[in-house]
Amino acid sequence: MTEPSGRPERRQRQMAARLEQILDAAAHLFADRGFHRTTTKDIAEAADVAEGTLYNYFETKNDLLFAILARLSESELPQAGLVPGAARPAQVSAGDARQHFASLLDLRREYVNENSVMLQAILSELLANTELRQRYSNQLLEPTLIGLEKELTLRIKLGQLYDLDVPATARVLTSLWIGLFILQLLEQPQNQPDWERLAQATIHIVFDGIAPETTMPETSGKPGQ
Amino acid sequence: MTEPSGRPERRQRQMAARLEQILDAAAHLFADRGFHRTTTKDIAEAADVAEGTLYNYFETKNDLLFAILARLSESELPQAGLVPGAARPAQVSAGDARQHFASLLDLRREYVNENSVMLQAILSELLANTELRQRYSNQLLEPTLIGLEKELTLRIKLGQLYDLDVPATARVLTSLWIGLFILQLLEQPQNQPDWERLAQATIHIVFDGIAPETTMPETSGKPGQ
Amino acid sequence: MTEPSGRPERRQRQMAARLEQILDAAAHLFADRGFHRTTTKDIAEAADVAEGTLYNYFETKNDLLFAILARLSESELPQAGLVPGAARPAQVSAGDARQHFASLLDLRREYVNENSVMLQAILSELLANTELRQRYSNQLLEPTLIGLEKELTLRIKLGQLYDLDVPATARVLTSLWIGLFILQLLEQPQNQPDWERLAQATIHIVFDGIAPETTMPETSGKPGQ
Amino acid sequence: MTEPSGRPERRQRQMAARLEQILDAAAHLFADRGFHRTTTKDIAEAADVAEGTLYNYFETKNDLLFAILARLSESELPQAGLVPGAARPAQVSAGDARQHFASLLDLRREYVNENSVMLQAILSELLANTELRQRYSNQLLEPTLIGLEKELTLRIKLGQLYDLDVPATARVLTSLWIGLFILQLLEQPQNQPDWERLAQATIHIVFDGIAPETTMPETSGKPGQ
DNA sequence: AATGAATGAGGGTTCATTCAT
DNA sequence: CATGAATGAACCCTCATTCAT
Repeated sequence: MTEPSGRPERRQRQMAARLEQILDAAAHLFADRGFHRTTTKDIAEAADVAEGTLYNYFETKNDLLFAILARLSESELPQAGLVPGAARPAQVSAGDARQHFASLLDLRREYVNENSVMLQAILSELLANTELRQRYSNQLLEPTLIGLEKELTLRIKLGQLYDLDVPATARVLTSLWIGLFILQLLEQPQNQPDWERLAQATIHIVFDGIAPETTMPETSGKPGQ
Repeated sequence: MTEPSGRPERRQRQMAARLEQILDAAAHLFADRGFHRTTTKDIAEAADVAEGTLYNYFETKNDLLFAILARLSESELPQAGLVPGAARPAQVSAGDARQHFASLLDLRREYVNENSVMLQAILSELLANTELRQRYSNQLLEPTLIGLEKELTLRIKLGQLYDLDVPATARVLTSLWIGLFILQLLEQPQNQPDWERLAQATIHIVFDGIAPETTMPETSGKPGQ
Repeated sequence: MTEPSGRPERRQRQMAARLEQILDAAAHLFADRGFHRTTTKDIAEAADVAEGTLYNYFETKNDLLFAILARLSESELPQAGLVPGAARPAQVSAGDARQHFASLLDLRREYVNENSVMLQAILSELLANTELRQRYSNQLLEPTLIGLEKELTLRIKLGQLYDLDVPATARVLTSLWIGLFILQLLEQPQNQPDWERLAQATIHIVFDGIAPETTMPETSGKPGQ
Repeated sequence: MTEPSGRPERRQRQMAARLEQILDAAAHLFADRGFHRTTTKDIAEAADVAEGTLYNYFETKNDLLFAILARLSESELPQAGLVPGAARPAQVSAGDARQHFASLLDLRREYVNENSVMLQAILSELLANTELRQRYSNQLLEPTLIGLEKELTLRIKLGQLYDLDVPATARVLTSLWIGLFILQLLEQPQNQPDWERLAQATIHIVFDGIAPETTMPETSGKPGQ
């Protein structure tokens, strides 16, 4: 009864903000202790609302998880395209392939950094929850895979890449993304090489492989560690 | 003359079998619906024992999870060595590197296949459970990483590999394993290329990279699939 | 401007009432069948609330017991002082000692009557539960003992009592209280003399002893403390 | 099948010993942590037998408690008579009353000391368990009360005691015993006066009362029952 | 008679959800 | 729409008792 019920905009903005608040709080808690160990009470407290309020925004605790996942799907990467370069094929050049891949790696890295909380929250549950997996995992994977496949196809056509098995390669590369992300979560931070070195090693592998081009004489410089 | 020191053989065997029974049942259920959605009642029913019986074998439900992880750690791969070839350096030759890597991939694949239920059961919880992660994740990762690092170092010395950043590379390769495993869990089976193609693509990437060797004129032959 | 700082009065009153409800129900059940034979379900039913509601008021079933004990400690007797007469020493006279003791006995009797349910509930657990005993038994005993000691000291100074061993006597008298209470709990009601007779006999013993004074002159040394 | 089944005596002795073992273990544990907090497993371990063995000796855990109580009833005091002096009335003399009471107090003290573990174990349960109370409490109280009543009656006849209300007085005195016992259990040991002082104070109260005989010559009518 | 693993009913407690305010 | 106490199903675990060995 503060307002004479007019000004619905403010309300709407308030509610939108509140929703963000809740999603953020939930994502952080989920990432920190997992979905099941997080109680609605925890979430309410972290979001500074009453427990009942959660249920004005989400039907169930599960829906909260779905909303987090949905938000991830809407997030930068998929839209912007996993492969921004693809939009500007003109610029593509031989030298670019490597550089492009590098910047792509950083792009992903950025995305992951920004969303790591959400990703971690979701990933665990995706692995554990068959139903969730069936319903949603492709929403996360498909854009990446399809984008990557397109990109690969294009560059193959341009002669920048071997004529490789596109679907398989896309998956191998995606596995690399995923694996790098998970490894960073799993390994004790003090044991991890910093990201720069990982990125270098990744690029080196993906482009040069790990073995001297034996097959051929290979003079190529070796990237010392 | 303290005691005959051993309880009846039969009993012991029965109990060992029962323990397997329980671990298997639990692992399957954990993999299927996740740790938290699996109740002790579920496990007992699946293992065909009374609920109380579980607690003759494990102190808590959590310990059951730990036991699964422990069993994974004792499982083939780490012991046999991640890198069987390392034991026979004599045989190592240039051509071997690639072949060796391939068989190593298959070895891992086998390991993963045999333990996929357990791995899946654990992995989700590792991501969600900080405590579990701190206590145990290294038990799974370290052997792999260390073995791989040794292997890489050796082969570098033999001139089979570039002089690459060993720790970083070991992690990138491990990320690949992990990523491939997870991707297979996440993607709908019908969308997945079969394993053979994935393995090929992986080897191709790791050894040849995806770009023609060149860094230079696009001329190089493409290793078509 | 932090908060209006108070939740609706009504709510608060309701909750306070509910808390009483629960405490009373629990005390009765504890007294009737003992702490351990009373289930939280029993308590909830007797208090006409859901089982979960108990846990909005008490962290554990044990805390319920502690709360009962705490309430006993806050109850009339200790505060009002075990020895109301002590406040009015002026009135104290020789004849008063006996009369005072009698009214004191009745006072205690009243207290015990009003709290017998709680006392019984607690006492059994005090005997059985070392931890509870260490934490709380003195809260019940000390006030009684100290009050009694003060009273005795005072009256000795006034020449109303022998120069007796104050701490020991205080304990003997307190033992009498306790013993009378317990005996009434233990003995079949139909076998018990009514309270009036017990009180009379008590007073008689405490003041006159059971033997005619006879035997000897008072020469018998008084056991100073 | 060691023995040809002859020599049942040894067996019997063994079993009797085992039974003692179990009763002792149980009583100690009950006294230490209470009946309900003691598990059959605890008892078995303490008695150094298997859990199942308990059930060859007692039908239920409750029966174990009953057996402890039964053993208490058979114990010295009741048999020897609460009032050994009563058997030798010849010796009774005026001076003896006091002395006799003193030795009686010590007798009880001894009894309590020897059985305190059992008594504590039982008492708590007697207070908590209505059924147990109804079935057995009189087994403990009655002998004491009846013996005491007889004693009092006798000594009254002998003119050693006032013509007091025998049943009431018997109960008051018994309350004293009980109270002293319980107080010693409840109060922190370091706060307790030693037993000698308590005994002195008790005798003093019971015989001389706490007030100087002031009030008067013995003319005061004796409060007959 | 002794053993100790198996049993499963029942316990205390948690927590997603509801609903009166 | 916000609140937070109330709810009760469901959980993990305990433990007295049974029974095959």
